[in-house]
Amino acid sequence: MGTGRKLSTSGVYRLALYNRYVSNLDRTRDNYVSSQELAEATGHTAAQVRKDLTYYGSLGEPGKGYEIGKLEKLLVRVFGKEESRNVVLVGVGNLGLALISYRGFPLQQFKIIAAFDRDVRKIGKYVEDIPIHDMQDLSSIVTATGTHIAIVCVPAQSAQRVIDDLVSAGVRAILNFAPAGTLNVPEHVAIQNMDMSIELDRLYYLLRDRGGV
Amino acid sequence: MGTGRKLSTSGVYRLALYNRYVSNLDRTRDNYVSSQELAEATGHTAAQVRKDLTYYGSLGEPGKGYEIGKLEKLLVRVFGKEESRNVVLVGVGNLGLALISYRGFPLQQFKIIAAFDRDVRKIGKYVEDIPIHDMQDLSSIVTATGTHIAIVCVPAQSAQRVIDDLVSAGVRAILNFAPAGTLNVPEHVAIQNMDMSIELDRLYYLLRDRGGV
DNA sequence: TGGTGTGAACCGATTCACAGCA
DNA sequence: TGCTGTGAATCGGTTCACACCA
Repeated sequence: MGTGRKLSTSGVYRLALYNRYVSNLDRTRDNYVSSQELAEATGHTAAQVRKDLTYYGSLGEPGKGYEIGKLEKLLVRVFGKEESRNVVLVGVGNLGLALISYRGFPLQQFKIIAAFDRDVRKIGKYVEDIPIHDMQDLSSIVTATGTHIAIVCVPAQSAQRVIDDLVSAGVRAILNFAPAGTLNVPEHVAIQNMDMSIELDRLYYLLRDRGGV
Repeated sequence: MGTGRKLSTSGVYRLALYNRYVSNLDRTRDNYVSSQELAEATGHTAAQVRKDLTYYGSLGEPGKGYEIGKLEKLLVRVFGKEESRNVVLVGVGNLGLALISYRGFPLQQFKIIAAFDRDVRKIGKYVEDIPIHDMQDLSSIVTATGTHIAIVCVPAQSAQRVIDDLVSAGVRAILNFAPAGTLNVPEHVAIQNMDMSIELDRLYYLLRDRGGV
């Protein structure tokens, strides 16, 4: 899959953005999108969009643009929307609860199939049809369901332990919400931190940098 | 402040990471940290750490490293921990509620001082001592409290409107949780998206890229 | 004419390698 | 000896500019 070249991190990010834009497109309109339109919609340049899209071979038509149907097909191939993508969530606190009922997921075709917690008062309960299991059962459930993606929203001090458990259970991609500095994962596991404190720090820095508080 | 040069986005990010590491450091230990130690703790290289730290003048001591006290002081200067940094939050749904009670904030010295929603059943209530106001009062409260940072967790379709309101109320930094493609803000306003769907897409991409689902 | 695909030029960030100081 | 500070080299991503095609 792909042309052999490697797509950069930011390239994947932009592709995901194009993906969202294209799938929200009004299908009663013209059948083509131009790199120009995609660029404006996602805040990049037209040249950038074209470069990104040619990583997967050239499907644009000179003078017309990209046929929406084809483009959608390409992006589905890249991001695999066709099958359902199972996710487990660890840590059913306030944040975990909020994520389980987050509107964004169903639309984007990810599916939280199970949640885990250590708190015996939560274990056995259901949240929006999602069962809360004992951490003990993590490995067996992950294996049985063939899940490879996990969302972690436990306190910082438990994060590394939970992540180790996930990794040994076979999870290979982790979306981490614990504000825990750097977490160790083996080479073959991908981790992405969603760290609000750090992002606020960055924003605050920009605020000052751009003139006064 | 600073040496005149401009620090890159990723530079600010790393600095925020050093900041967290240093402030969690056990103070009963040695009084110095080396670039090596900071590098290992945050997942970068020693040379990178040194480059970053010299953006703000050289305070390292050859043969010893960086004196922790001085380093802390520098980072406080950069990220302004000393004063309290007010934040308003818009959209008191599940996610908004979770963020209000999120453990990370108090530790990091950010303070949510007010929340806003359109739902009349929520307006007037309190969550963890934070009052929920009518959106109508956004501008006056933001102005009165001198707030410059906002967290947005409303549905995607309301996001642009809310952001416009925030901007005209005087907010200049926005942490956005709405999965809303590209949002328009004027030049002088900083925005940072926290988009779980997009991040999951990226992770899923990596998963496939690194060999099979 | 309008819009793609792409090599070449550019630019900025990271890494290297080493001089210099405690 | 150990570790910083930093110019120089390198690397990779973005932008430019234009040939080419519908």
